[in-house]
Amino acid sequence: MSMYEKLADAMFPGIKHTPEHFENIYPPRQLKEGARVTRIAPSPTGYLHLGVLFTAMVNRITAKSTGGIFYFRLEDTDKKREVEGGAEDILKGLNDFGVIPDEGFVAPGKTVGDYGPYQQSQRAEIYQTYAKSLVLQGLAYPCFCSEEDRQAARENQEKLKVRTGYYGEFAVCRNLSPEQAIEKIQQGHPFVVRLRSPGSEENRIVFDDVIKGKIEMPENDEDIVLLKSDGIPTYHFAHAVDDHLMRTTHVIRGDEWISSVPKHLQLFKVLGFKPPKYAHVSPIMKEDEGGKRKLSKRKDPEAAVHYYAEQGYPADSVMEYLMTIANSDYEEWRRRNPQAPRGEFAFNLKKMSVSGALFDINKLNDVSKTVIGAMDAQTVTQSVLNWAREYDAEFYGLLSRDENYALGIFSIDRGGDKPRKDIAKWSDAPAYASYFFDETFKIEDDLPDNINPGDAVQIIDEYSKVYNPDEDKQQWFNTMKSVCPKLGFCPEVKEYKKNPQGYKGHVGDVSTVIRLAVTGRRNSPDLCSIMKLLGKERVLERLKNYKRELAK
RNA sequence: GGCCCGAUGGUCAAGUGGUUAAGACACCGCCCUUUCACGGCGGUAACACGGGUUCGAAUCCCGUUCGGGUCACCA
Repeated sequence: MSMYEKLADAMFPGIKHTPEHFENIYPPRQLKEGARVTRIAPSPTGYLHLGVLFTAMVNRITAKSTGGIFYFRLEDTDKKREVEGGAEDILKGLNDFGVIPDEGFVAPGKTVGDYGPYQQSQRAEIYQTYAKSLVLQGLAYPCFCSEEDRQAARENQEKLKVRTGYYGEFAVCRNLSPEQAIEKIQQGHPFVVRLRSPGSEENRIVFDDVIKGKIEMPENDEDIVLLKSDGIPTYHFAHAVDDHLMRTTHVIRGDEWISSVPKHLQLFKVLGFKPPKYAHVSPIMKEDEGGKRKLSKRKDPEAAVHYYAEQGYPADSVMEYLMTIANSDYEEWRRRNPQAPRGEFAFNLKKMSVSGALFDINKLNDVSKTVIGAMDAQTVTQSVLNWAREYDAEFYGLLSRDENYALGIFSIDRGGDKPRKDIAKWSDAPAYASYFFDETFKIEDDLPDNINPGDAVQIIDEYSKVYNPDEDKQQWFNTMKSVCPKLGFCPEVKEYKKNPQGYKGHVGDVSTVIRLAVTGRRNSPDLCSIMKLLGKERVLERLKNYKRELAK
């Protein structure tokens, strides 16, 4: 038995398999030519972040548009940072936005696929098997340095003004003989497993990032940690082993990983794996005191996807917005194909932006208004109801009192070819609909300057006499016009404009007074519909009350 | 500080040696219109700076500045 074999046995007493065993269990996928296998691999350290949703969406559409597989893997190797229920939150979040994996964890409590386990904490044996094979080849070794040792080395390197890190002459444990190492292990010293890096800083490596293009960097020469002292892998090692065994073709991830690509490529090489294609996605940024920075979980409420649910942005709106960030020609395509499912868009990784986009709430609002504008009244009503039940108890109480009435509110001016676009999110609804409920109705606007209170009182008096709630829209408007002449207002706007001196105002001013009395605002959707919905009693009551107020 | 990436209107962005430098959001004006919204038309507004290369540079090269990322037994 060679010394390396003895060392490997001492380091991994429980490992019986060889890498071939796992190669056989997880054979290459039988997919058609060009099909891409992608994944989202979050760690359960908190709620779903907008950036993770974005990356997941890009991964999914990349896989789906090529007839490939998009899977979900849980990177739960850091128990210190792990958050209770974090994995379920992330999965639920992805599901809410329709970014549903084909494989791995597809929903809370549901796993599918033949390449599992899809949870790194359950793959210890696999990682250790590969680590062991590296030790056997002399490509990895145990390191017994304590935190203090490394801290001291670091300070020394800083004093020497050389690069910090565990490499070359500073990689002290790399020079331990197998005998020495075995002895330490037998004495019970804890150790990590490090790569014996075959690289040199002198060498340059070049790789072609699908999004960023050609990138050139120094080769990795650090003896990076493969397995932590608890036998659990670091991100780097787990990435290499998992993405190989799960047969990932395209690793699409945040661009904070770019600087570790030399480590990853080296790992794939020493392990004898074919490396995947890399695509590094720029982060979504946030304006901050004139500069920009990555959207931050801590500082920015809009970083957490539950923010959008609370605000009442439809999931579809968020996805549409994210698509416009992902591929800028998406908007044009969407305008030409208003009904088409997103998956039909010819998404292209190469068209993604190289630098990070600033999160633009204006744009989200605009996109969302269009999304909501295309919904029918039932959908809007149900969505508002669902939102309010969760986030606005008072409004929910009013709205749910009579669901037909609620449907009436959101039916006004909806469904035609000129959709209203004044709601960007469900939380806009309470203010939008406030005057439909006596509890929240109030006079919000003043009379326009060109109408004096005396005239307004007369308008109300005259209109109250002829008001008929059964009239259709055309009749209603004719009635409105009919009160104009005797009050000195012009029934036709065009005529008024020809001779503004001849009148106190036009029919628009007359209806503004009625509108103010009935809705409390100078602006509203179709008044005739509003009055019908409110009903005769309430309209007359409001006319009377407003008149009394004007008299003051 | 080392290494890497980037820089076109307020924002997102087309653009790859010759363009009147697209388009979208936001903003402003006009039209349509009983108000608003919708829609239509128009407008303000940009190639970070300095050197090259070239007949010609937003585009290629170098430098500067500024921004971002990364340098863990975190991912």
